[in-house]
Amino acid sequence: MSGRYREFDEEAALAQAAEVFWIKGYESASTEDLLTAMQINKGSMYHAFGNKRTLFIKVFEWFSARFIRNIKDAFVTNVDPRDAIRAIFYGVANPPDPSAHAKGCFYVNILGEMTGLDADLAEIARQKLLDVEEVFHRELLKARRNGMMPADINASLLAKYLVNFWNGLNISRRMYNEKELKHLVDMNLRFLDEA
Amino acid sequence: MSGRYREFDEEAALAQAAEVFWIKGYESASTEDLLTAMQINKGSMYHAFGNKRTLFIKVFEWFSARFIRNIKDAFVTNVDPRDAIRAIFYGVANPPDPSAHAKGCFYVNILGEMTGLDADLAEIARQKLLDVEEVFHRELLKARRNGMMPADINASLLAKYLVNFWNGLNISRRMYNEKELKHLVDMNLRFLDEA
DNA sequence: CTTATTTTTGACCAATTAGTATAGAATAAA
DNA sequence: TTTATTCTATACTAATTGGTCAAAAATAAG
Repeated sequence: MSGRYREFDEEAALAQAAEVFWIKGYESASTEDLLTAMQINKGSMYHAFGNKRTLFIKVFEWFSARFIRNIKDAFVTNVDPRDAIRAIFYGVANPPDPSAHAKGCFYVNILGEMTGLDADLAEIARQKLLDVEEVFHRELLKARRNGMMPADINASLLAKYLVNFWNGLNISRRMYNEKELKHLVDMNLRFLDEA
Repeated sequence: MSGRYREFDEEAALAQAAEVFWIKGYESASTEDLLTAMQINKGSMYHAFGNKRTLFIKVFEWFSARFIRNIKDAFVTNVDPRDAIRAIFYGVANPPDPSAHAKGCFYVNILGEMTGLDADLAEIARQKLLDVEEVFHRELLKARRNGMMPADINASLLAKYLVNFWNGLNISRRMYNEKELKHLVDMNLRFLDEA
């Protein structure tokens, strides 16, 4: 195929754009903001990604591939699925980089912002959270099968419970300090010790 | 005091503006949107409320006065504070008007939107959620004093637990149907039966 | 080397944004 | 009735928005 080589790294550009959308939200992230972060010019962006909306969707997909992989990895790193769940939520309460608290969860942010503005984008964000639910659900089913969790657990409901807690914690982390967040995690995951 | 009478009802205007800010968020609510909803002209709005930001703050305060009163009322209507808490959360899972699901919680929406955009507005929203926490806290302390709840409950942590559940449920209501939401409420309020 | 194709650059554009200014209408007090 | 004051209506503005376009640069294929 002939033609000029693309000078920028598409993945690096998506990563930078993701950061802007994550912090500012969809509407408040201006094309100027995005282009500055991506370090490319307007023409290149519109040529490579279409428009702001399609750029966002690509950014969201790129982000999601990594995010879901990280969630799944927790269940590989931790043999006991209860430890995996604890690791995931303690990671929210006490992240390596404390600035993560202000950012919250990209999915939660977009679902919250777009529900009243763009039903299609809201649905995309909703679907991503349902993907997280599905990972939890599968892992709970597997753990029950393995005998690592009691036979009488309601895996389907517990998965939704965990997603709901995820949603709450990613708002609450903008209100409470890390010690308080840890108490919330302890309390909400108490069922794991009882189970 | 001399001068022309104000033609519009300030409280009605605030109510209409609240609806717009609640559905669209702060940034995406344009002055045009607001003026149309408030049914007044630009000059009147800027004269009476200053600018978009100060209008928002007045709207938020107006909304909060009613909202906090409603929360408190639940503890008057329901003698048993556990019934009050159940009424509040079942009201989220199953509101009189189902369109409430898309709107979510005004406080949660604004805290989520503004954390990365305007620290002062985010702090105002955070403070309102802390006001809700305070109501829960006081009522739990009172219930414990009354012997209506066990002496060993951690009222302070439980209040935060309820706010965190509030935050989560007001995101999750954009993902799940009312039956699923009811299951989430049942599960998250199980401690009330045990307590 | 020429040609076709792709990417980059930056000027440009129409629409929308929040906010201002000014004139006029309504009112109470003097 | 005059005057000072407040409110309303709307034309206007400067800045920003997402998006387009045309020309130039870079490249592979013929």
